[in-house]
Amino acid sequence: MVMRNSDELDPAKRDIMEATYDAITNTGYSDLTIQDIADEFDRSKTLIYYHYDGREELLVDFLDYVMKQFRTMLPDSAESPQEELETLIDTLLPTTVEEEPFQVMLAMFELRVNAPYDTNCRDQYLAVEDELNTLLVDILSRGVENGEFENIDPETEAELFVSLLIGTRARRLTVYDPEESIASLKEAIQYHIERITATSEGNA
Amino acid sequence: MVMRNSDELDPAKRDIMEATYDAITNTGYSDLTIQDIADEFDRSKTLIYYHYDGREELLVDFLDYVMKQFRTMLPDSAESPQEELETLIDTLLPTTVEEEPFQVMLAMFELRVNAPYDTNCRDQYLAVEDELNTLLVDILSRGVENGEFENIDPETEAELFVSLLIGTRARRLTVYDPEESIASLKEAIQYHIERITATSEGNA
DNA sequence: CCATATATACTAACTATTTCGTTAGTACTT
DNA sequence: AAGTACTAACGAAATAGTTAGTATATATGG
Repeated sequence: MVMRNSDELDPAKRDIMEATYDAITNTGYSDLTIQDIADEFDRSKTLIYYHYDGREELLVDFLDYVMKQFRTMLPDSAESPQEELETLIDTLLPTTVEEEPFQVMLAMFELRVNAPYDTNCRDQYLAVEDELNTLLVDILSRGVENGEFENIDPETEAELFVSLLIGTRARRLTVYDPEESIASLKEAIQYHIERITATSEGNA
Repeated sequence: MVMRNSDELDPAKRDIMEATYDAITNTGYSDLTIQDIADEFDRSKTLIYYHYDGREELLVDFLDYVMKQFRTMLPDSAESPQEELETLIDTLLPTTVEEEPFQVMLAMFELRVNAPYDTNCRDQYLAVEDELNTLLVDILSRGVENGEFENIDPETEAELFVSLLIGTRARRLTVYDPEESIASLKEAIQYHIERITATSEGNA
C-alpha cells in the first residue's frame, strides 16, 4: 500500500469519483445506479464493490470529493473587497459552460436533496455554507471599513448573499437551457452589489 | 364515467398524488419507487398501474399537482404593497412546520432535480417562477408608486427576490433541522425589505 | 321487469427485468 | 507465498409491470 496524504484519494477511487460525476451529468442523481457509474468507469463494476461496500459508502466519499472541489474553486483575496465580491459571484455563477465548474455546481445541486434525510449530508452543506458566509462577512466588513461599501451589516448581508447565490445557482441549472446565458439573474445580483457600493462623491 | 371539471382529478388519482406526497416526505424523491407510493396508498399497487402507465406518467401528473397547490398558496393582495410583500415571504417561508405547506415546499425542492434532464419539468418551474416574478413586479411597482418603497427597479428587484426565495427555501429544508427555526435566514430578508422601504421622513 | 351484456374500479398472484452484491478466480508485485 | 488490484460470471433481491380475474354499477332490449 502506497503511503498517501490523507487528502489524496486512491487513484482508483479518484477515477470512480470522476465516473460518478459523469454519470450524474448524464443520468441525474435521482436514478443513479452503481451500473450507471460502472458504465462511465473504464474498469469493472466489481472493482467499485472492491473499493466501496455499496452505494451509500460511495456517496459519502463523493459528497466529500464534491465539497473539496467546491472549496478549491473559491477565489483568493483580490485587490479590493468589491472586486473580490465580484470575482466570487463570477466563480460561483460562471456564464460559460465550462466542464468542471459546471459539474461541481450540478452535483452540489443534485446531492442537496439528500440533506433532509441524511445528517452527514446536512452537516456538509451546513459547513460549506458557513465557510461561504465567513468569506462574505470578511469581504463585506473590509469593504465597509475602507468605505467601498455602504454602512451595511456584514453578518446579515452575508446571509442574504448565501441564500441569493444558492437560489441563483439552482435557477441557473433548472430554468435555463445550459447554453443560454444567465444574464438576467446575474444582472439582478450586480444591481444589488451596486446598491450596497458607496457612491464615491468625488466623481460627478 | 362521472363528468368532471378538467381541473379536478379522479378521486383515485387524487389519492395516489397524496400517497406520493407521503412517500416523498418519508423516502425522498431520489429513491422513490412505485412500491414506496403503493405502501402509502391504501389500495393496491396494481391500481396505480391501472391509472398510470408507469412512474414517468405518474410524475408528470404529480408535478402538475404540486405546482397547482403552490399557486393556491400564493396570497391575495392585501392592504399595502409592503404588507403584501411580507405576507408573501411568510407564506413561502413558513416558520412553523405545518403539514401541507411543508410538503409542498419539500416536493418542489425535490422535483427540481429533474429539471436539468426533463423539458416539461423545466417549463413548469419556469412558469411558476415567472408567475412569482410577475406578482413581485406588481407589488414592488405599486409600492414605488405610492412611495412605500425606495425608487428601486421593480423588474430587477423582483428577479432578486425570486432567487432569494428559492435559495432560502432550499436552505430551510437542507441545512436546518425541520423543527429548528429559520429565524436568521428570514431576518436577512427582513433586513433587505427594510432597506428598500422608504424611510418616512415625517417620523423623526 | 328481468336477464344479459358491458364498463368501471379494483385486486392477488405471477413473470420479467433490472440492480445489487458475491464468489471464485487471474495477473502482477513484493 | 502472500498481498494487492482487478475481472467475468453468477446468484439473490428488489422493482417493474402483466395477467386473469372479482364486484359492482349501468345500460340494453325483449
